[in-house]
Amino acid sequence: MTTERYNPKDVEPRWRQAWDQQELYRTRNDDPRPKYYVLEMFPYPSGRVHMGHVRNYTMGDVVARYKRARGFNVLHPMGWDAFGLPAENAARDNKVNPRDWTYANIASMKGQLKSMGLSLDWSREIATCDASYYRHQQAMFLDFWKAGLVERKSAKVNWDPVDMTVLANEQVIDGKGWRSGAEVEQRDLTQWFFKITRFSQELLDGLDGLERWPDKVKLMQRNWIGRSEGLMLRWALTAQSAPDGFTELEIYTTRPDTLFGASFMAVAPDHPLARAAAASNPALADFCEMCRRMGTSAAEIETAEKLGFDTGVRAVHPLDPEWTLPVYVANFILMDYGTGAIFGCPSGDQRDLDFARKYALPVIPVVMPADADAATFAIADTAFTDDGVMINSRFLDGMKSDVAFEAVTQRLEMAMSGGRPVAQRKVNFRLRDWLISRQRYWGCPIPVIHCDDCGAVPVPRHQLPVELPSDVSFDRPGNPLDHHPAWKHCDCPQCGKPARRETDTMDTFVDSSWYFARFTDPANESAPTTLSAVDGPSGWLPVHQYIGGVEHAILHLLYSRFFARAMKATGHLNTVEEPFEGLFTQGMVVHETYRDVSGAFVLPSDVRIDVSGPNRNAVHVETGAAIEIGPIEKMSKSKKNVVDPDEIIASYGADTARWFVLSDSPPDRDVIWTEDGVQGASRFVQRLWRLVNEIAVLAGPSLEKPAVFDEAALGLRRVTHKSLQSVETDLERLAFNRCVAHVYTLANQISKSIDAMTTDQPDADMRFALREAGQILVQMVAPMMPHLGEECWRALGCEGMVASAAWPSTDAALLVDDTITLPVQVNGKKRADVTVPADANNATIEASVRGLETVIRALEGRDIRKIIIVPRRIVNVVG
RNA sequence: GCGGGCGUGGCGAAACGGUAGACGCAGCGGACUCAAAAUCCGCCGUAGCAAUACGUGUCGGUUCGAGUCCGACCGCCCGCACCA
Repeated sequence: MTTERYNPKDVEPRWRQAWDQQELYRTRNDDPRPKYYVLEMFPYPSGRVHMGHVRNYTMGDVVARYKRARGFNVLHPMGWDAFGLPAENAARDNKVNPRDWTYANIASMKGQLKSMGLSLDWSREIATCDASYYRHQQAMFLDFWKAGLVERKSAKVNWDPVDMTVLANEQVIDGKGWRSGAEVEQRDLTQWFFKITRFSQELLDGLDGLERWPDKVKLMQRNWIGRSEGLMLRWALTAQSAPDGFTELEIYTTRPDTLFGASFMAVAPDHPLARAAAASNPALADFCEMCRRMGTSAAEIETAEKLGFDTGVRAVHPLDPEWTLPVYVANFILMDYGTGAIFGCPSGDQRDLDFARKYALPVIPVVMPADADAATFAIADTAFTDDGVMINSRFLDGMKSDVAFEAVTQRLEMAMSGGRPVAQRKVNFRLRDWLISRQRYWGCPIPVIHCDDCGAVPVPRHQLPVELPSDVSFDRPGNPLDHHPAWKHCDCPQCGKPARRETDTMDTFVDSSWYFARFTDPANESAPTTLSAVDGPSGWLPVHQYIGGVEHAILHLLYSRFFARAMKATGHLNTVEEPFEGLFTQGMVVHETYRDVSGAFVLPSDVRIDVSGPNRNAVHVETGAAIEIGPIEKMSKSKKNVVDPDEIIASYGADTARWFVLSDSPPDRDVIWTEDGVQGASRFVQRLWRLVNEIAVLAGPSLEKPAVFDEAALGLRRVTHKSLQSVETDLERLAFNRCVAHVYTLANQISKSIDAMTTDQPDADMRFALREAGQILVQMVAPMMPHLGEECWRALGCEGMVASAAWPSTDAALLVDDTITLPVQVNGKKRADVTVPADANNATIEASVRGLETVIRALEGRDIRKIIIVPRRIVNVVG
């Protein structure tokens, strides 16, 4: 029998058209079946789909197709995270309009995604740069503002004085703007913030309920939120040393137990006390200015020396009025954590110790390990930061750290000064409010008008959206909105006087913080969400399975959790606070790197690998020049180790690409793209096609289930149903690599069963078993390789399309064998096998084990002390 | 520095505390072919003719039994990073 080669170029477009014609993936909100919402993180429309997208969207598509087969009403939408800087860069560099550039990219990427055969509901497509989307974002901004969740306040930011824009930390290299090369300044600017810190505790507590999130991501968010319990503590300043208007200094500490080890106070360069002291002290003012200029890059902060300057101000120890300590300005104190001021305990904090050694301040050990000797315990170069036993601490001596914490805290809470307690317990968070202002053009305009009389005024609802002007030029540095007079100047909505629009746009992370909610009813023109569709009994949220890269572990995933709470508070969600019930973070696609003799990177498509035995040698396809094979790294344009999905789909078909990215590597780990691997995947596509056609001929049309099956047919049926069950389990766990293995196992078994047949016209029981195996094999494959699935489904003569077929059910009777073979261990080492009926009791098993020749030999004459039988697993003879 | 994860054949990997290496890739041998490709069959942790012994980074522990649990160490990866 000959079967034509499977040709994905013909087959794949045909089935995509058939799915489209039947609107198979169009989701209705009023469908009565149980809902399942699967979502992959939407892409930035950079212009080209890359292999990371292929892997991400294939995984989501497998889940969507599987859940559809299991009878769910599945929502699987796609959209575009379409605002952002690359569009502005392209506009400036290529003289194109950011909008035109973005929509052209969307069009080409949409075509690429469609060629992958994803079961997406394109009727719900949204682009965040579309006014039909961001008008609702502007409305929600105003709602958040009204609800007290928005604040305009001064913040310290990286300012590039040449490009005249704020820079993100990672865009500051060696203290200079990455593009202009200008020295970056720390500037206080008035900016818009979302008050995410309002929900610090809730965002922390909510993590406990996220059972289907990776622990790693939850941990990263916990650390980011950074809760700490401590004490706000007021220190009096001596009257003769304090600047005018200052009588005390309030600090935050998590270690009040170490208070008797204090040897100095330190405040941030921008602390009000530092500014006041600097006013009459030019040298101090210079020092503070120098601190402000300090680099903001991670490397600089890490290596920066601890520097301080004695203000001359003296503070009084709260537990000893006779004890005064110097107040320094220090470069390592952060103004925006705690109160921007600390007490330094050198023996218990490494930074304080470094500082004390530099400025010859006392180092008093106050905590020592429980087994140390108080008489000899001393601090050298390393502070003792653990809990332990108190020493040199008066009434605390001998207490453990936590007991001392309570003792000091209670005493200080009782102590009064100026009619108020000296100390108060305080929970502090590391989390900062979310700065959303960007001095960029290609973003969602902040819907605010500034009036000299009325201040910041919301744009009236009926004037929304505040649309971006399209006639902008990027000839001048800075924000084009800022020098677009017709757009910028307007009248105050309150008093009618001439006023100015806010020219900052929103951080693009705002756009992606609620798109998953918009997908539930993207056509609603009057409101961001439709309450009957967005969540609650008849709604979609939370997203049941969210899939994306781990790089968003904090940013996007934390912002979205904030947004859900803020949307609930402003009536845009009914009940949901956690937007993503299940989260899966997939690994990257990595590839070997290639360099020519000059060290320049070379594309994989320009390299040919010659294999001789264990050696692999690479040469340039055209020139034949030697190529050096480098380390395997994340696919990136700069290293040129990229493989274009379009080329793979053109030469092998989408199914091969999909099958490959699901195979071998666990989905949360990196997958190595290799030409061999792709060819292996492609070979399996062809093999499956041949196998299915063979089955179709041998099995014939479907027939009634025979009453009895011979051993061969029964064996095939057992493997079929066991494979099906394994695939179900592993699909639920998103263990796609294991699903692939189960598919191979079943395909191998079918081939073996066919090889073992003695006739081309098998009996009814084998025909039934073959057809059953073939159909189940195709249904197992179809979520992963949907085009091939359809073609095979038709080759088997099945009704309709496999994409709309119900998932087959397993026959429980076939999942257990009649007889089982148990390994027999003697003292933990495997010595034999024993085959017994599946329902054999322990006595029967013991009896057969005792008689085994190999067991007796392995015992070497010892008596059997006991026999451990783990049901259906193993027998261990202890002798 | 703090926090977390991971170390299994030539490679990607499997393995409710229960037969280590399923499944795939590469490789080797064979069949078919004038030949090649494709396909099919077989082998494929190490040593050994074999029986067998040894093998999951290292060292210890718990257990009838450890890749899996506990402790220490070595190595790699990731996240945060002057957070008081």
